[in-house]
Parts: sequence; structure tokens; C-alpha cells
Amino acid sequence: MEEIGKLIQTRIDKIKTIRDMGINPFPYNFEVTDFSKDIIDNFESYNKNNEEIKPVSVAGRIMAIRLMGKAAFCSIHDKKGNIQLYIAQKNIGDKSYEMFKHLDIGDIIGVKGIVKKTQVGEITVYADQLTLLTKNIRPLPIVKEKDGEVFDAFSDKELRYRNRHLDLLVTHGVKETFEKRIKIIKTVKRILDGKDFLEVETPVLLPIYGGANAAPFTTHHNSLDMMLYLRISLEPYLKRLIVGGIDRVYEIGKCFRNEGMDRTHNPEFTMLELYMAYADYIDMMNLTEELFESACKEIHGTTEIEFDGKKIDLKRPWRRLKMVDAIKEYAQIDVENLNEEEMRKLIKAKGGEIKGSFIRGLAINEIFELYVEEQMIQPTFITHQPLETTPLCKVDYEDERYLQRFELFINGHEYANAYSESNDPVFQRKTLYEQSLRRDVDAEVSPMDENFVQAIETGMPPTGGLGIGIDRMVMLLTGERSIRDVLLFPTMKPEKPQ
RNA sequence: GGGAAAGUAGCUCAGUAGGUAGAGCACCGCCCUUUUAAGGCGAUGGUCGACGGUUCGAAUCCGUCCUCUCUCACCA
Repeated sequence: MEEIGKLIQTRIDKIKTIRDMGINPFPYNFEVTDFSKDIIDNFESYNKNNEEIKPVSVAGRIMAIRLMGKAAFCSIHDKKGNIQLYIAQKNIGDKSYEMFKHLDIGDIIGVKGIVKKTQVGEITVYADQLTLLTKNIRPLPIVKEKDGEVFDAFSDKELRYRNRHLDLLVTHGVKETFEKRIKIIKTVKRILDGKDFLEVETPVLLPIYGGANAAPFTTHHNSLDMMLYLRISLEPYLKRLIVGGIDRVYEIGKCFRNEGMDRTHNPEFTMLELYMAYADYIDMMNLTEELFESACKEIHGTTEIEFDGKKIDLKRPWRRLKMVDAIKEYAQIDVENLNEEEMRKLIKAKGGEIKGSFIRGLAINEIFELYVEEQMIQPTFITHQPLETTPLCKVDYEDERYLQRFELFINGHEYANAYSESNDPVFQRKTLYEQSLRRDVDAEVSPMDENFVQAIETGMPPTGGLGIGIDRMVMLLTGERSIRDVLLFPTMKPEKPQ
């Protein structure tokens, strides 16, 4: 039998021993009235001048046991943190103490008792009653700590991601990261709700996909006997709602892209998309600033954060720079006065390449990405991308070679993308139709969505649209470098291939 | 897809001229009523990621594969 099996069997045997003592190792409930952090933070309200003021009832998982004959200290972990318990035979009685000696790290117990400080001053619950609430049979990773230094941390990332339940229990900061994640999302929602945006839920399973260039996941509906796609963006349905008269609409939801995985890409990820009728890309910039700044303040209490050792200030307003001006300033390249040959040379010099025939606007975008993007450390809106970079955006009034679009860069990475949305139905139909013809050469091109085009033909008001990658926003604000550290259950290959 | 590193006890890790597999913690037994990485004594525990090869003999050398990490490329 494998070793883990023996450890488990030992604990299963303990369950029987405890049952033989007339104790149910899996009782139904326990009245919890107090939590670790509250007791520690408000010690005086529990104990004054070593006089008990009020008894407490706490419950949690045993994380450490220090047994000394007829008494023991143990640390339990509850939803707010850790607290030490003092378990003495003379206080809890012979039978309970006998049971206690059969408990393990990982068991869940409830304790009623009084709060006191030990000789060395640690706030401790002195147990009068001990109740076993759940017997554990599978050993936890053992992580120890002294003076803030962690020993034998549960550090194997594969095991941590595959066993997030263990990771949450024993790895410092993991739970906090996910608490921050939801705080960020709630802040975003609060701001949007306050501006009269309607939060909606649109379908994930679609007969046709679109809104981005990406390979979709496919599935099959049995009773309809048809192929369905998982959405790659939220755009097509949110725009239908704008047409439908919901002038301010947003959704925060999972999108799915069947593409490569790395530190910043997971096959399923969370997008915020919002659409605002009668607004343009300038309004979207103002809103983006507010969302990031507010979320940052909510998490950090300040607009200044540090990431990768770099100080970043998210305080509004942020710099707004046309793409060609950014190239001029950061790369000393006057890209508008270059000919094709000069541009090709610049791209090649940085290891880039031009796919297919030379398209001037795409080359400008390529030069920006190669020469400038990584220098955009402080939050910067790069605006006026060349017309050729997307067909879904309106061109600028002043110079029709460029778009009313922005991309937000922070710390050299893109965090948001926004347009003054194109709403010319004739142009949209033509573009989407021509795109769909390229499907046999480019598998990532979306098929023609007739129903969507008909919606646009009904008339979409002038609209500003904004997309923000929530996972990356959370990474920025929590300092995590891998998307897997901001997803509770990141996509993993099965351990043992079937 | 390319490159690099890794996979040894439940956890964290040692372990090369190729010669029967080690530590700490956990677990088990004993001692211990103020410990906090508790301590002391003792014991158990391994298909060394998988499969092949070389060899009298492989955790170790070679090959293939699997998983994960980092990184580059691709992709929003």
C-alpha cells in the first residue's frame, strides 16, 4: 500500500476510535460567536486585568499542535485568521482530552472558553469545552513560520493550482488576493451602476461567434443536434442591447479563446465590456481612468503602486498621446515621413516581420509595438491608431487615416481598448461579409452574423465601447505576475493523460 | 511551436568516478501542564514522473514520452 494510504488509514482508524468513545466525529452544527481576528484586535473587550469579561465560542481548522502531556497549545484557522487555543485536561475533562489526543492537523474543532494572554503574551482561548466538528483523513502540507519567516512553504505551483483548497489553507496571501479580486470587480460595478449602466448577462453558448479575432471553443447540443461556440467576446450581444434602447450597458463575464496559454493568457478569462450610447472614445478614457483609480484606492488606499519594482501612479488624469506622436517621442522616429522601405528596415531591425503585403497602417502599429509599447510604464492612453487596425471603429474627423480609438498601456502592457464604435450599417455589412469570405484562409475570422448585422441596420446610436481584461487589471492591482495566481482554478492539463 | 530548468517519503528538499535511498517537518510509540519552526527518546514510511536502452548492477548514463515552471514566438 502506498504511504499516503497508510496515513489515511491511520486517520480512518481514529474515526472508529472516537466513535467507540461515544463521540460523533461529524456533528451537524456548532454555534460560532467569535472569530480569531476580532478577539485579537479587541482583546480588552474580552479580558481586562486578567479578568474574564465574556466567554467565546470559536471554530476552525487545526493548523498546529504543541502537545505537552496533560495540556496542549494548538493554532486554529478560521475565516478571519489564526488564533491559539490552550487545551488542558483539567479544563476540558478526561474524556474530551483523550479524544483530543487522537486529533490531527487538518481537523476542524469548536471551542468554548475564555480569552487570556499566556506568559509570553499571546492572546489565547483557554478551552472549557472542546467539540470535534470534522475529522480530517488526508494530511495537509505542513507550513511553519517564525518571526514572519515561512519555512517549508507549500511552493510547488502545480500542486498549488491543482489543489487550491490546500493552497488557500496553508499559503499566505492567497485568500487575500481573491478577496481583492472581488473588491476590484465590486468597485467597477459600483461605479458603473452609479452612472446608470445596466448590468446584463448575455449568452455564453452561441450558434455563431464574433467580436474579436480568436479561435473559439466548440461544443455540441444533443437535442438540437447542432454545433455551438463559446463566446470569444461580449460585444455582439451588448451592441444588440444598445440598439434595443439600453443606452448604458455592461457585462463582466467569462470569455473563451482556444489559443496558447502563458503567463497572461488562460483559455477562459474575465472581460468587462461596456457600451454607452451618445458617447465617444474620450468619454471612454475618462471612465477608464475613474475605474482604475477607484479600484486602486479601494485596494491600496492610494493611487501609487509598485509592480516589478517600478513605481506606478494611477492618479487621474493620465497622459493621452497619439500613436504617431508616441513613436516620435519614445523612439525618435517620424513615422509619417517614412517610405515603405524605411519602415520595413525598422521593423526587421527589431525582429518584427510584415505578414503578407505591406499595409502602411499596420506597419505603423508594428513599429509602435516594437519600439514604444514596453516604455509605457505610467498609465498612458495611446490614441489614433491607424485606420487599418480595425474595421469596427470610426475614423477621426480631423485626419481620416486614423481612428477614434485608444489602447491603455500600463507597465508596458495593454489593459484596455476602446472605440468610438462604427455604426454605419452599410459599411458594417460589407466589412463583415468580406471578412467572412476569408474564413477558409484564416480560421480565426468570425463567420457572418446576419442577425447582428440586421440589428446594426436597425440603427445603433453613436456609441462609445470599452473592453478591459479584468484578470490583468487584478494582476496589476495585486502585484501578481501570473494570471494563474488571480484565477482560483486555472486551466490545467490532467495529471495523468487518459 | 523553440529554448532552459525541474519531477526523489504526505510537505520542503539533499543525494555523480553507476554499487542495497537520506534529512527536517508530518505520521506512529513513549516522556512532558505555558508552548509557539515547542522539546527529548525511539520506530515506520519510497515503483526515485512513465516506458525503453546501455551495464554484472541505473535515482544517477542514453533515448522517447508525460506533467509543471521560466522564457521566446504566436495569439488579444
